[in-house]
Amino acid sequence: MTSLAEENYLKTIYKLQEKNGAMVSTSALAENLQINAASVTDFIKKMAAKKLISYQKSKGVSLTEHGRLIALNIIRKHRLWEVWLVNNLGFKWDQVHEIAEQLEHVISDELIENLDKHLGYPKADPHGDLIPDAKGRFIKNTSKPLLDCTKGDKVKFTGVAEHSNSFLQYLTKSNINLGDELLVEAIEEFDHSFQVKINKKERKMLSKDVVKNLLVVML
Amino acid sequence: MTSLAEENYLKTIYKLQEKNGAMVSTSALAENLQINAASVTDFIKKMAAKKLISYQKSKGVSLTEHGRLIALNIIRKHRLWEVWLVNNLGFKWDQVHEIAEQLEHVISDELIENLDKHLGYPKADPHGDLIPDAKGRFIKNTSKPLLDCTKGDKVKFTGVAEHSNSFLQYLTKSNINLGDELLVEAIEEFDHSFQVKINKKERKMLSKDVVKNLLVVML
DNA sequence: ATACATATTTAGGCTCACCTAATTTTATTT
DNA sequence: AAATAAAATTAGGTGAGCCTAAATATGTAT
Repeated sequence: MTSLAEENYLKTIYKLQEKNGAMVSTSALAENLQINAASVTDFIKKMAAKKLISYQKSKGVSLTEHGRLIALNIIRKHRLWEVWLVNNLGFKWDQVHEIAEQLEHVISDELIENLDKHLGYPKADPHGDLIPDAKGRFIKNTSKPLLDCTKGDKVKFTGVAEHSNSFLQYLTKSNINLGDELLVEAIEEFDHSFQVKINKKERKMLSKDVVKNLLVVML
Repeated sequence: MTSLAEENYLKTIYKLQEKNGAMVSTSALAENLQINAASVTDFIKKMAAKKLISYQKSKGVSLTEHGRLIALNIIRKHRLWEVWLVNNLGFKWDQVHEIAEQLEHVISDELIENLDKHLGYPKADPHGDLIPDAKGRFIKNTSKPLLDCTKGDKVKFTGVAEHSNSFLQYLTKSNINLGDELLVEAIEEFDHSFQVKINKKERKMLSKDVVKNLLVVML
């Protein structure tokens, strides 16, 4: 019913809408999909005709409810596969994205339900991103950037706001892992760097660029 | 490098070559791929130009060594995924083919190696079909159709020569499963039906059509 | 060997998802 | 408000992988 290309457009529109608000521009889509803007204009017209998105000429696109549900289903599949790759196949969190990008397009509701069950109905993927249920619903998310914390706060590291391999690998080699307890011991006013104690043991300095991309929940 | 269409052609040519000998006709390919014969002629010319197959005009095609290795790699992936679907996800042997047809095209050598390891390096898929290793090599296969056995033979049921859902479901509802021990108690000369004892317990009559499609090894 | 049937190929055409180049629209600067 | 820059669209075109209809080659029966 929905082609590979359509699925990728829907997923990308969803992500850009999450990040930047309601309307997604042709150029943002072109940039993110690595496709020429003229091709994007062409394609979104067809998707609008299929009621997957609504399109206002020269203004941009947004998902219809129908399109949003398809996008969420792809995201659900992507994240479930990532859990499997890390928990069952021994991959690291910086190695799973590309493989999940392929697996997410496999079509079988039964497969996904069985996979979900097999994994124990996980609530989040290996990067802490929440996994929507089969109807596209998320559990409530109470996390916020570590940057928004203040001195003395004790928190749990639950996710990342930046998914680049370089950031993930920085965390891994700094021995900072999902689930770790972080205690904010000091904040340097000048550069917003944080001194944190990790799991009541190691003490580390984290730059502003790092703390703004660490998502945490209060303990 | 190799497209989805090319992978499907290679896989189909491999299977037809296994079944019917060296040369595969345009019409056999068209029939099996559910594609018009004219389209097949077109496509095999391009594949021949890429040295995936050798093509003799109006005579048919056969795999080159290069094409054979790609075909075997796809078959390897297909069968490993089938093992996973049955052993880990709870699918039945008649439910996995279509899903594996999609999963077999996912590209990641590391994924397949990790999957193979995760499954414990299985030698056969849920239908008893042997799984080639990463270099396209099979272990030696000593199985033969039950039809070729004689009265008094004691054998193990190790695979099927016919993969249709109706046959698989017939076996399931007759409670005949891979690994079962079969003892040939009698063979009816008139219709070649077999009377067998299954796992030293149940006694069953099996028609010629059934016994020719049950693959067994001598015990 | 000829006629007929079947298999295969050739020729021309289509859709999907992309492209470049040119044009038009929108936003920004002066 | 006019000039300029940036973004979006239109127009025309491409390759992959399919199609139908017509032509040709191969195999079979008489």
